[in-house]
Amino acid sequence: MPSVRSTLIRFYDELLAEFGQQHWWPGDTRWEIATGAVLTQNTNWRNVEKAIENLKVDNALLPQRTLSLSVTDLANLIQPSGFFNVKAKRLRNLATWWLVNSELAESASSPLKNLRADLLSVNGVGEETADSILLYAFDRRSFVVDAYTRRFLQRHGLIDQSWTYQRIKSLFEKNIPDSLEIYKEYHALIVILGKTSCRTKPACDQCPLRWHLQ
DNA sequence: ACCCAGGGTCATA
DNA sequence: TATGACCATGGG
Repeated sequence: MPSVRSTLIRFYDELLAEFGQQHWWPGDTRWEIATGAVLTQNTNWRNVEKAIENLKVDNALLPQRTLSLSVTDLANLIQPSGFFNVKAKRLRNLATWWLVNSELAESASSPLKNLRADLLSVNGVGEETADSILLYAFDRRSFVVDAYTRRFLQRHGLIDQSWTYQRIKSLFEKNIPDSLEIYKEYHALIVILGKTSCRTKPACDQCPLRWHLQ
């Protein structure tokens, strides 16, 4: 029986061969990436793109501007992303954190553990959002676990529903190479796989990694 | 008409 | 700790 480690690495290789490099996260600045991480909470990325475009057109894609806008104005701009009232507040909270902590977060000497705990203290930033920001905005090796990741591992019998976020995160971090590139690509590839509809319906035996099988 | 999407918080038991 | 309600849009 192959080890979990070799299995996770094989999955990575197969995903990469199937979909190619994703070069995540889409976004030109750290703040744009962080904003996207909040806006995409339980939301289709297409809707997030519309909201981000609105922010860009209004020159509002900056933490300072996020704070200078009223919550209702901000909510109007991000309206297409859904949950706009709560997300407007969450973006404010994150922007407040950002102005104080983002420089520290950029410096490689600040401990990841502290940074993560710090981000998690922001209301509206949960584990996945925090890890997405750490990994893709600040280039920290903090593996991101999302609903697709759970489904993926469950479908291959590596975990069950009882596994916590932290446990799944650790499973990856203990078993894949200590490579920022691989952390970024692995999560991106899992999401792309999750979003990919089956090309071979209804037969479905050509699915990448048997994703769409039962 | 229904279901889901790159979650998170809060109230309740 | 564990469930459930709630947040809300747009595409399938």
